[in-house]
Formats: sequence, structure tokens, C-alpha cells
Amino acid sequence: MVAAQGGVAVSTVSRFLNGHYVSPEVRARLAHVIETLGYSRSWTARNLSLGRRGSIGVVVDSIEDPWFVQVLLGIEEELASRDSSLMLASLELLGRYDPSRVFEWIRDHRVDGVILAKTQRRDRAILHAAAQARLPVVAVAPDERLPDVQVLHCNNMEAGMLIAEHLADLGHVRVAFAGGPAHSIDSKHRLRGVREGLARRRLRLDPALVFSCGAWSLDAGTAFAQSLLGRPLPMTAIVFANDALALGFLRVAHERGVRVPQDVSVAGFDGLPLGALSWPSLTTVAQPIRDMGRVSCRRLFEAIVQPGSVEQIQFRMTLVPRESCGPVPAAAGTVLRLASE
Amino acid sequence: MVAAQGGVAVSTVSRFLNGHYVSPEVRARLAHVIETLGYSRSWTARNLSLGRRGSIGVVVDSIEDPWFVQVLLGIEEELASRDSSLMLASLELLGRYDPSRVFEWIRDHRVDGVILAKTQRRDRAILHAAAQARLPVVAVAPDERLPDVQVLHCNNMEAGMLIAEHLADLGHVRVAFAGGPAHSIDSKHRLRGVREGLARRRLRLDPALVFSCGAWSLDAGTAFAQSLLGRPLPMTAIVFANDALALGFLRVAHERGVRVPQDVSVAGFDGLPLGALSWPSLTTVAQPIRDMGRVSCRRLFEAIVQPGSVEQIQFRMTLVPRESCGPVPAAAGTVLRLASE
DNA sequence: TTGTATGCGTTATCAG
DNA sequence: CTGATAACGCATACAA
Repeated sequence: MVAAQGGVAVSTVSRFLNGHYVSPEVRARLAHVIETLGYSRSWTARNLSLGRRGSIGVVVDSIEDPWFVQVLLGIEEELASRDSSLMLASLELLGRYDPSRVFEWIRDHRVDGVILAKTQRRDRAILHAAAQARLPVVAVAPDERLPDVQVLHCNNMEAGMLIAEHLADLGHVRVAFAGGPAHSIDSKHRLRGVREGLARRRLRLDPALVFSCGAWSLDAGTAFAQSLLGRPLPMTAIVFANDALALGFLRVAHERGVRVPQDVSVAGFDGLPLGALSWPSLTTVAQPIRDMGRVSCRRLFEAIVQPGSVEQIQFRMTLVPRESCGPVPAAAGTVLRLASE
Repeated sequence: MVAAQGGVAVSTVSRFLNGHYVSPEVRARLAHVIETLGYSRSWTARNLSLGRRGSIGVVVDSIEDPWFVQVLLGIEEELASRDSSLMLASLELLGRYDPSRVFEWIRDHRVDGVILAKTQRRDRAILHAAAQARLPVVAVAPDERLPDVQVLHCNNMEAGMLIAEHLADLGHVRVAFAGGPAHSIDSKHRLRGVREGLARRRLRLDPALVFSCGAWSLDAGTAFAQSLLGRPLPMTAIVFANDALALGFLRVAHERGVRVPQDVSVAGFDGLPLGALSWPSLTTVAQPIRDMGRVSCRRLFEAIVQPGSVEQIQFRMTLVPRESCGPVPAAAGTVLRLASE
């Protein structure tokens, strides 16, 4: 260590750097020497010695999805107060799924821990590899059951109920649900919540009004809209399994001259910032995504320090009423209202 | 090295791992031992020995800005084929500017090089620190002059001309320009381009139609729109200094019942994917953002291997005509047309 | 309080 | 072709 030329031993310098005790005079001298030499200690060597990597890995599907951006933001905030860096890896890069980079991280012990956002079935191999390498993992909003892993998720059932009750209170009786991927648990839970919420208002979710978009993407929403908006609408409100789908629907509605919410009310889930910017702005049930990012990071560090502590943390979603949901259209509304009474 | 228990020396194992020559029999044996022991070499130690960090730093203003997301995507693509990781740092995290993390990177030699996206004046200290630490830097689309630094930028002048000519060809005569931050060079160049483009079509950019939004953000666009849309519009087309501003304007236009492009045509710059999703979809002059990300990464590695090679790379922007620009409204168009002839 | 010695896991340089 | 051995730059027991 170059700074040892300040007249003392390496270990003393090390102690100085780490805030351990050194005599005031030596401290002053070292401070001066370090300043003069423009010295800075090696992050790499330090980590090697400490037996850690000094960075955590964050795995997302695609950073193009605003949902992941929010998670990332939360993680970065939490990381700001910690002596560790953020390594990023996208699973979907050039249109196809490629987890190889993550496997490299795990194999080479390149990170101290991993945060997995929105894990799906296809990511099982990653989970497996991490477990085998005894690498701490925390999963944020996984769309599947995950025992043996630290998990943060939202109460999607409750969220479904919130939006259903909101729509019912606006007078809607014929409410539709447009789901995400067929196998998605989140989508199922949200649907169940909607059904339950309507039931609480003594309304029934007509099975004929339960659709599927087959995916979570905005494109899937537009495709669904195109198939639906040709004929007269059999519903006065439609709940999409997430915001992206709803936004896709809005896009097509504009093209076709279908007015939202006058002709049909539209709602989503997630609470993406984008929803506040669309026209009309999107009514949604928001996840505290950023908080989840923050907490996931905090939990990961706890797991790194003390492995083995697995717990499930649940977050609540909150209704965010905006412009895309309005009172049921007078005509249809009245008729149906009477019919259901 | 544990695998040395396979009967050979440490150095042999190292050679094996790095693909250097080892006898076939030893190779087979080692492969077996490594498999059995579940061995994997330490990334940290490797980097320590090689005298490198094994990761590059990417500095963005905020990952919430879709522009940075595209750059990041490009970088990630390029990185996929390289043995290095991506460290991310946002300059604006909780509403305020905080470059401390980047300074840590530089001070602690935590990265092999840095990619700076959209550098501004306020980032000068970062540039300075990096230069002093002899850390390779490449700047992507900096909004200022940057000698002595590897720079990638777009021809904003030409871009302005492209959109101006497009609008002129649609019959627009009274074209307005709404700029970004007052000190922005990019904004100035785009304005100049628009002026020049109109001139080529024998049209004049009325100084009274040159506005400023004061910032690059979507919010600035909405604020500007609110101040403008109260009275009759003095223009038939308006060019915003970037897509975000234009999208903010569209939002307010919807609220006020101003039809785009029937009442006024709207255009932006950058080519954010978001622009294709809005209603109406946004006509814009697109930067090859993703390519720029890719190239910036490639150049950074070249600079790491062989420092000192500074060059300026220029990219061309391309016109992307979409729905937000249409022919000039019949009435106004005819009158003004005649008037200008 | 400070110095000494050892280890962290690799790579690179030499001999053999 | 392969085996020792010296770095790499730091942390930490232990000794002084």
C-alpha cells in the first residue's frame, strides 16, 4: 500500500481508512499523505478481502416496461445509503428470452444477491441455480407460488374488489374483465377479486363478459380492442388485468371514435405513471411499486447478512380514481338498473 | 485453488480455464474435478489480478425518461457479447440532483469506464473528476460542447430541416417552434434547422411564433399548452423541441377539445417509442438512440484498451411521419397561402 | 496504539 | 508443456 510510505504500517492505514482507532497525530499525517498522493483504495481488492462482491444484481424482463422502471427506482433509492452497486440484466433483449447473463452472475459469484422482478415459470431455472449457489434471492411480485424464497407481493384479490366496488358505485351493472396470460395467477386473482367485489354489491359477473388478452402487453390490449370494438358493446365498463392492456384499449377506442368514459368505462391495475398522462387518464388500482423496490433491496441485504430468513411480505394496492371511469350512461344504466332490481 | 487437488498445479488450472494449452489428459481430468466440486472461479479475484474492474458505469439523469431507457437497451445489447457488467446510476433520484454515487465510482476505481448520457453543464465536475482519474469516458448526445471527450451526437440542424420541409410540404405556412431549456444547444440547433428548412421552401419563421417551454419535460409541455390554448391559435403547426413536450401538449389539447391535426399539427424530436402509442401518434424526427447506446459501449471498450483516442461520431436523424401532422386546414391554409404568394 | 504476518483467488513470469 | 512463485491491494488476527 503506497500510503504506507507515510511512515506507518499497512495495517495502520487500513484501520485509519475503516475508522478504527489510530492516534490523532498519525491520523492527521495519513490524511495529509493520502490527500497528496491522490490515493484511493481499490474497491476490487477490498471486496476480495472481505469476501464479498460489493454489488447486487437486479433482473428484469425488460427495462422498457415502466413497471420495472419503478422497481428499479425504488432499489436505487435504497441503495444510495449503502456501500454497494447495482448490476442490471434484462431477460428479454432482442425479442427473445435469454437468461444467460444471470447464470453467469450466479456461476461466477459476481453478485452478493439477486432481486428478481416479476418471476414467471420460465425463470425457475434461475431460482434453482441461485438456490444451489446459496445466493440470496428476493422475488418482487412473482406471478407464481414461490416457497423457500423471500417474496414481496400484492393483494390482488383485494385490488379486484376495490375496482369492482368503485364501478358498482358508479352505477355499472354489466362489467367485463379482460385478463392477461392464461396461466397468470395475478390475473386470476384480480378476476376473482372483481367477481367478489361485484357480489358484495349484489351484482354478478357475467361469464360471457370474461375475456382474455393472452398477454400483459399494450399490443395485446390493442388486439383485443380491435376484436371487440366492431360491434355494439355488451358492457358499460371493462376492467383490464393491468394498465398496459387498458392503455392499448384506449388507443384503439380513440381511433374508432368510442368515447371513454361516456361510451364505456375503462380501468386497469398497477398504477403506472403513464396512466396519469393518457387521455383520458386511467383509473387504476395502484401497487406501491417503488416501495416494493425499496423494501426488496432492504430485505436482500438482510438476507445477505443473515441467510435463511424467508418471509412473505404483502403490500396493499390502492384505488386511484381518474377520468377513464365515469357514471354509467343514462340510457343503458337506467334500464339495466331497473332490470336488476 | 481447490481444484488443484485434481493432481496438478494452480497455474495449470488457470491455463485450462483460460483456454491455453494443456495436455488432453489433464484437461479431461480437470473438467471432471471441476464438475464434481461444483467449482467456479472468483470474478473478484480475477479482476484484481487482471487489474480491471469488470464493469462499466452508465450514468443517466433518470431512468424514468424513456430516452435513457433506449440508450440503456443499446448498451445492454452490446454488452451481451462482452465479459463485463453494467452498473447503473441515476443523477436525479428523489427530485434532486445528486452525483455522489458517480464520484464514488471514480474515486474508488469501481468501473473501467463511464458512459454519460445527455451530459449538461451541471455535470462538468463529473467529467473533470473522470479526466483526472484517467478514466475513459464517452458522452452520448451531450447538450454542450465537449472537446477532449469521446462524443456521440446527432445532427439536430438537419433534423429541424427535415420536419420543417415536411410541414411546408403539407401546406403549412405559419409554423411555430416551442423550445426546451433556454441554454440548450440542441434546442437552438433544432430551431435553427426549422428556420433553415422553412427558408428553403421560401417560408419565414415568424419570430413571434418562437416560444420556449423552459425545460424538456412532459410537464413543461402541458404548462406551455395551457398558456397557449386559451386564445385562437396563431399557427397551423407547432414543432416542439422534443417528443416529451409534444406529448404534454397533446394531453392538454385533448382536454380543451383542440383537434390534432385538424386544428393544429404537432411534431417533436427524438423518436421515443411512446410517440407511436399516443393518440394521435406523434410525427417526429427520430434519433437512432438504441444504436447510439450500442456504439457508445463499443467505443468505450476501445478507449479502455487504447486510451486517448478521442473522436466525434455523428448520427443522422430520420423523419417519422405519423398522425399528428396533417395538411393545413382548408380555410386558413388557402388564405395564408395566397397571402404569401 | 501500532507493526507483523497471513490469506483472499487469480494471473503472469519464470524456471524446469 | 507444466510447476513454483510473486504479485494484485486490502483486512484481520496476533504479537509487541
